Amino acid sequence: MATLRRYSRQRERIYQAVHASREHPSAQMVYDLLREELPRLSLGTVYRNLHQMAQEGMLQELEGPTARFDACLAPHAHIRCTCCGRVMDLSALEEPAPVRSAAEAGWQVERYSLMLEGICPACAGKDHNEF
Amino acid sequence: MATLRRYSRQRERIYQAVHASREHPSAQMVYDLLREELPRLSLGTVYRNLHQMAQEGMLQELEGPTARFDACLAPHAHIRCTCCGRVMDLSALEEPAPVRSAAEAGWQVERYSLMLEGICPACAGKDHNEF
DNA sequence: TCCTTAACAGTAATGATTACTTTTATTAAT
DNA sequence: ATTAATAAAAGTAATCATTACTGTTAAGGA
Repeated sequence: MATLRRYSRQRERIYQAVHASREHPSAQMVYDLLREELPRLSLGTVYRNLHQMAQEGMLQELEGPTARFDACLAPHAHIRCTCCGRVMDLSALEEPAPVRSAAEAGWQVERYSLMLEGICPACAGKDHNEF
Repeated sequence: MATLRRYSRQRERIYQAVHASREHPSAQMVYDLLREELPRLSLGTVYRNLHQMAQEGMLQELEGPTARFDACLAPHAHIRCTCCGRVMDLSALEEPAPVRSAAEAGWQVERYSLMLEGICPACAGKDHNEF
């Protein structure tokens, strides 16, 4: 009987790509990063593995128009630039109050995300997009 | 010269539908709610108006796989049931710390959302989905 | 009334994501 | 080593939410 193969080559590299990147990459970004090294990699494989790993708690998945992934599991917030799309980390040491109040109201809180939106210093610098 | 018609009949009813609902409706839900009353309403019109109103600050748009809208502008958090999809409010009186720290780092914070996920009391009761 | 134009309906197109079908490749037992 | 069993992959098709596009409608001012 075949045993679970937890770590296929592709899965391993997909995880490493997210872990190595500070960009909070999307599935497409991971795919693009790995195409050269793994020419036979398929986008579906990237999606499948990212979601599996998110479900297993190895990665966290960030909300937004397109999903982004983060290998850093320590609780922290994120901010996305509405101008260039960049996603950055913000430290968040203490748990927001609503997490506790949801639990007290009988919810089984599985995860939470604090996502900010705004204009990053770089984009604010070049005062407004010139396209 | 024609003046801005800020409040067309459709736009008016779309706003009211969101305002009247406690469901944090999606565009599709608003469309379904209004079809009977406005048989010629188009889904594109619903999307367009919801986004316009969100941009004008009349509504807030919630993150997630499909966008949900909320006419309550007071700062508060949301929790979505991973089982039934229901979205509920959570009060959040104080601003989370990362909002200030992003501003201090030079971001122009436009908005933020605290979104929780978990299993709602009702779903937890009927221990696990029977489909 | 006639002109201008915002907003509309209807539909086509896009983009992210998921599902499906076939192939590959790893493991375990023979 | 060969084979059988199966998890994971590739490749592709389908779905779903959303956006864009192309006329059409209709309200307000001249």
